[in-house]
Amino acid sequence: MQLGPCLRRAFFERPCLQVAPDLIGAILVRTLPSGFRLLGRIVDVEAYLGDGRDPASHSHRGPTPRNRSMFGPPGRLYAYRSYGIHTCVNLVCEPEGSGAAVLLRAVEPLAGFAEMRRLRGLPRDRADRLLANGPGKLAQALDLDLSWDGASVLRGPVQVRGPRTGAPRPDIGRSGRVGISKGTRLAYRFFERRSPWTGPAPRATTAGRAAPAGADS
DNA sequence: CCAAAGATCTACT
DNA sequence: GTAGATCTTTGGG
Repeated sequence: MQLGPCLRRAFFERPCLQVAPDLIGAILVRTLPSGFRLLGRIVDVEAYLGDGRDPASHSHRGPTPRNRSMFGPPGRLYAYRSYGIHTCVNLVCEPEGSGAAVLLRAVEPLAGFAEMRRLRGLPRDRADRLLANGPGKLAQALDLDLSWDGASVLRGPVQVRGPRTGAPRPDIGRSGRVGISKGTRLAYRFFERRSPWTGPAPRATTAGRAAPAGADS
């Protein structure tokens, strides 16, 4: 099995609600300074819109020092500090200036288990499924911190590649986003169904049907 | 200026 | 299930 091609700028330049589900099954490739590669298959993401109507989006009130890379060119990272402790990583979408991005919530580790475990500081007796089943854990497992804010994923030490060739199409579920208090009714979370590697179970998984977008909680 | 909330995670009861 | 860590951003006086 080989990895698909590195995703190009045109992929990220589309509406983030189209990009988000297309990222499920894609491969995150992190090449460490030593040349060692960490691979994770994306299984859980959330879209954050830039049109000013998404109250949970960091871009909701326009550009600030923290979120400026959200308004930059697509195909780059938006990394921010969460709760003063953790790093969370997004992929910037849509044309430059839009302020839209997709939060990476969980990956299924494919290679570099031992290194991810070391980066996470996990004891030996903790399950592999805890390696990257949350946005903060994912960033730590892939050795991504705030210094990666604005970095391109079109080439370089962090890349997003298409699904493995011959891989079956993932069964994608859609639900409300988690960990937020505003805009919880917007069904902007996309995840692989029945994957043991995703974050918390969705509040209201729709049976493959999207909840209406445009309404707020 | 001060207070509070926040796209989280871990440890402990 | 709840508390605490830790700090940036935001909103009110």
